[in-house]
Amino acid sequence: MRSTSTDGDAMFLTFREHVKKLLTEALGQCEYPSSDLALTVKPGYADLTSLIAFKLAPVLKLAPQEIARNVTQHLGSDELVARAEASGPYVNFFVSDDYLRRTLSAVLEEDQNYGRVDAEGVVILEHTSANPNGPLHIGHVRNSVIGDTLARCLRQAGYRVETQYYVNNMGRQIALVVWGIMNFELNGQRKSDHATADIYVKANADVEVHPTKLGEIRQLMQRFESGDRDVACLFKDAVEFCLRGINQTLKSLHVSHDRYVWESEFLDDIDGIIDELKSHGVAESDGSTHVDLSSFGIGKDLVVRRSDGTSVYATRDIAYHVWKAGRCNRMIDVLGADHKLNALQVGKVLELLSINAPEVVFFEFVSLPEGSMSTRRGHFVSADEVLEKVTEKAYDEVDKRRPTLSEQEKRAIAQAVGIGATRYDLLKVSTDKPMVFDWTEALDFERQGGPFLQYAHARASNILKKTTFDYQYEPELLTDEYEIKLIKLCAQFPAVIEDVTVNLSVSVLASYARELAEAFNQFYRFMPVLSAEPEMRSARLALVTCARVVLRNVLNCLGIEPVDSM
RNA sequence: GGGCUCGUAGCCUAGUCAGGAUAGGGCACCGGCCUCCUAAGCCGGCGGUCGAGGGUUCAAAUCCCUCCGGGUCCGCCA
Repeated sequence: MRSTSTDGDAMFLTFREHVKKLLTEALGQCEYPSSDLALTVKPGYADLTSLIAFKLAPVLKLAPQEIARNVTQHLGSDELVARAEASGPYVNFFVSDDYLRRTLSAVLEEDQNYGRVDAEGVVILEHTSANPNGPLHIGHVRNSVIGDTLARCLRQAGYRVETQYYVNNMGRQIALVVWGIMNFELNGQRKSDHATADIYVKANADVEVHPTKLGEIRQLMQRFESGDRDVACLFKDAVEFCLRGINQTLKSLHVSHDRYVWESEFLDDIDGIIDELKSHGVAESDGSTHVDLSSFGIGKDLVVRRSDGTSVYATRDIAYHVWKAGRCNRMIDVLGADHKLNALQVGKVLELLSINAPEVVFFEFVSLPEGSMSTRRGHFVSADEVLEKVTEKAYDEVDKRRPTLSEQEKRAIAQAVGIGATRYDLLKVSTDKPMVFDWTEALDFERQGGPFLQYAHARASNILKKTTFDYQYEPELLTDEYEIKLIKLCAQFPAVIEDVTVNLSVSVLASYARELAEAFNQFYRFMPVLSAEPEMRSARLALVTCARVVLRNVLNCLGIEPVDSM
């Protein structure tokens, strides 16, 4: 069954375009001025609503109700827009049967590509970028999961995405690790990132008691920047050692980076950038070199080179962004909210260099009930620890519900469910909300969390594996409210993906996933599939197939494994 | 002290950028549903001065101002 659509397969977006066209035509016939169409979605009333009567009322000096009535009388319909009706001041639009039919065929045809919108070009998305001085903690994971999910959505939309991990390999923190490795014994039994943290905590404590040792740290940093090969090797080894462990954790979270970019690679670019800033007349020298950003409302000058001639983090970060900007159409960073000022400064300097500032997604901190986390003091809940406990809990749940499954199957499901629950918990909350990590909450699989979504997918899979669907079906048989609701939600998916990629907000995807799973569970409860009459059975099998495709695509975008059984 | 940000039922949270029809969910609590495709599910109930006070508007959780409370930033650190 091939789609005959010429408008693309994002049915809801196409429907919206049709509404715009019809509404604009109606305005012309009424001889009303063109205006903001003010389209909005308000489920329960209509598939799309225009508030245009409110907008025109003051201009026309007419009651909104009257305007809505007049507009509606002149509104035509087409193959996707079945009808429009005025409800008081609101102009409500309703989708046609053809809309539903085409949604089904679009999903079936597009399959894993369903959700694609016309997004083109290359996106470089930087996320995680944690200092390699210890394991990722639950706060870093919030960054990773947001970044990874955005990357997945951008890819689904049609972008070519390169994810990057910016490795801070030349700071004081890494120098402390290197110094620590030289002075303390590394525990070879521990996972490498945890062993690194042990050393880092010890080094910090030691330096605090013996401040004179700070000179050794400073010396290490200077030798590294001045190009000392032996020291560079020590730094490189220490960073790679820790990164191995971090990478392992990311992998188990279904997070991957296409490229690790080392901070030290940009040392050579710094002179050129500072020269260019001078030629713009904004860099002044009085020992150090600094940029006046007061015209951007930033009171303090940004130092771009120390008076001793060494580079600073900010300048290396600027160089990194200059490099990235030349290689992509969209440059996106996922950063903790504590980086807001830094990011603003980097962005403004880039603008001075005639380069667009990156789009930055900020997220607020994850803290512990007893306060904020600190790698330095060893106060943190590591991602590994969370995953281990959550997976263990998930195993208990599987074991309880599906005692007959093989050990291997139980383990696999527990792994998928544990990670899904963790990722979803971090994604569902708006990024500008601080979170408090709580073990009880993390281990309590909420009713409409990750497992809820996976369960809906598993149920769909379960129906489909009991039969074969031959793609012959009569879509007009699907008229029940639960069926219609499910189809309409399937139709929304590309619009949701577009929303995510435009606004860079992952929580809307999380909400959508929850609604879709809920709609499927309702359908599952009230609409028998396998036991239905042959024609109805085929039609519902088509819908189950569609729902499963969309559920699977949503779960993939969320980085949650769509399991077939749980 | 200044900047940024958050404050929605006992607890957690969507919606706020682009103001509009009964403020969506979840946890907890109460009551139903497994001779029926996996009950990690479905249905119903209880619970809201959208931090407080002003303002703008035909219309404010949403915009503006003040205040209160939490977070965070304000290094020639990274």
